[in-house]
Amino acid sequence: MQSFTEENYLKIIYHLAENTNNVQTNAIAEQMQTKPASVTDMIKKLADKGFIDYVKYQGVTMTEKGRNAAIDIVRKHRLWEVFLVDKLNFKWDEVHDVAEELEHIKSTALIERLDEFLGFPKSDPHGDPIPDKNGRFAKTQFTKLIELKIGDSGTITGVSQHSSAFLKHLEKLGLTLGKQIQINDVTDFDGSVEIVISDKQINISREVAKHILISSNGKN
Amino acid sequence: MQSFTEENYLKIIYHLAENTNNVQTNAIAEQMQTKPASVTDMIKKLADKGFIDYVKYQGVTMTEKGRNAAIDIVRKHRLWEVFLVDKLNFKWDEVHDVAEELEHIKSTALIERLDEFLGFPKSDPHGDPIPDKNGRFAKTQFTKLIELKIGDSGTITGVSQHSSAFLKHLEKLGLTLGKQIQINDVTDFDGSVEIVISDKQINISREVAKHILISSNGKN
DNA sequence: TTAAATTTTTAGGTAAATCTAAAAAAAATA
DNA sequence: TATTTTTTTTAGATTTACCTAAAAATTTAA
Repeated sequence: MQSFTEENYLKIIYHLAENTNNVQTNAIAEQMQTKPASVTDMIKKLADKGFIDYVKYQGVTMTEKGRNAAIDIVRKHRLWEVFLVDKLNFKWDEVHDVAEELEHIKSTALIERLDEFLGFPKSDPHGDPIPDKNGRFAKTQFTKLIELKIGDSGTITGVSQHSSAFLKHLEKLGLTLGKQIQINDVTDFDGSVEIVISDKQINISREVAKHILISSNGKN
Repeated sequence: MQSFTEENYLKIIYHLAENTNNVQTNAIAEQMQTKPASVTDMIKKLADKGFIDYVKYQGVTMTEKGRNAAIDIVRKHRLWEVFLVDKLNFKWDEVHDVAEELEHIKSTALIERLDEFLGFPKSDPHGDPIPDKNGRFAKTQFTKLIELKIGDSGTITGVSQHSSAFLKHLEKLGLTLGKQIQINDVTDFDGSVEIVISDKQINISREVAKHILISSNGKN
């Protein structure tokens, strides 16, 4: 890998490919905050270099080489997030932008020693798994809170939105990783969910519930 | 500040300005490993932005703004070096290149928290002073080992060469920061210096002696 | 103090990553 | 299936940081 830009494209394509087979030009453009025309240029280049397969008008898919490169960037990003939270006392809503920069530092030794320094963490401050140095990581089985039924309970183990606004909101509601929750009721009117957390009953909007990931430990 | 390149130019001009009044185009080109014509382009840009004063054919000098920007980069570089050595067990000869990348990460919060995490160190692994967050640092009074006279003694407190080859060589000779040395003899033939260190007598070349910095604690 | 050498700048060009506007292909819809 | 809409690509520019070659200014030396 070389440029920051190429790395950012790869990472974004990798994440988009988690949900769809063929990643579309427009989707990439939106994530990269750039124009589709620019994306076409770049995906041609990444295809030339063997990171993705590209068929005109059909979108792109990752090659093995591309996937490995992307996982390596994701690994760096998440390790740096752990560093920022565990060692420098950043809040979980403050780490994303800095990690976006740190993930591009090119030094295998640095990342391996950082991993060791942090005690080989398995997940980052948002619950996302950290690939090991061979790119392997557990495919975690999450359920979206919104998909749970009344009476279901579980543990908050991740979030699918990393914006500062969202994370600060969760923090205020006490919805942090590791907390136990139970579904009390689902409101027909607005789809909001009533949950029990730390012996209190609170109501969370459908929008919030969509982005909280639960590892279920008991179904109704 | 914006681009890595601009930051690198500023840092190099800052260091060159420590030894001369007017920093010359060719000197910058050599340090930046680029061509004088490219330097002319860049110094015009940096002058436009107010970081340096530039008079055609007369070289450049730093403005207050430029100096502050450069010191900020130097601070980051040296703090990261301390991190790498103190926390990640890098050797002092392994840190330079990685710190060259890390110094460009833009986050004031990051650097302040890193500084605190490291215990507000005053100098980096090569003995260079670390500016505080206001850009202030002690102007250390070093003497080059080569300038000492027979019988003089002192403590190794810095090096003026950061190449891995040089630092590894020092390490092998036991010439590390904090060590006490005394000048036993200076060889007329090749200018090499015989010193006593850790009760052993060793001979170091003139070239090596030039780049070792001593804080004298006893003159002859 | 003129000539030679060195340093620096200008002029014109390249590659990377972007853009806008317009054309082409694919998908959705009537 | 023909038409409209959406998606994607092409064509042609722009900006940043470079480059080479040649011209201009400065410095050194005869």
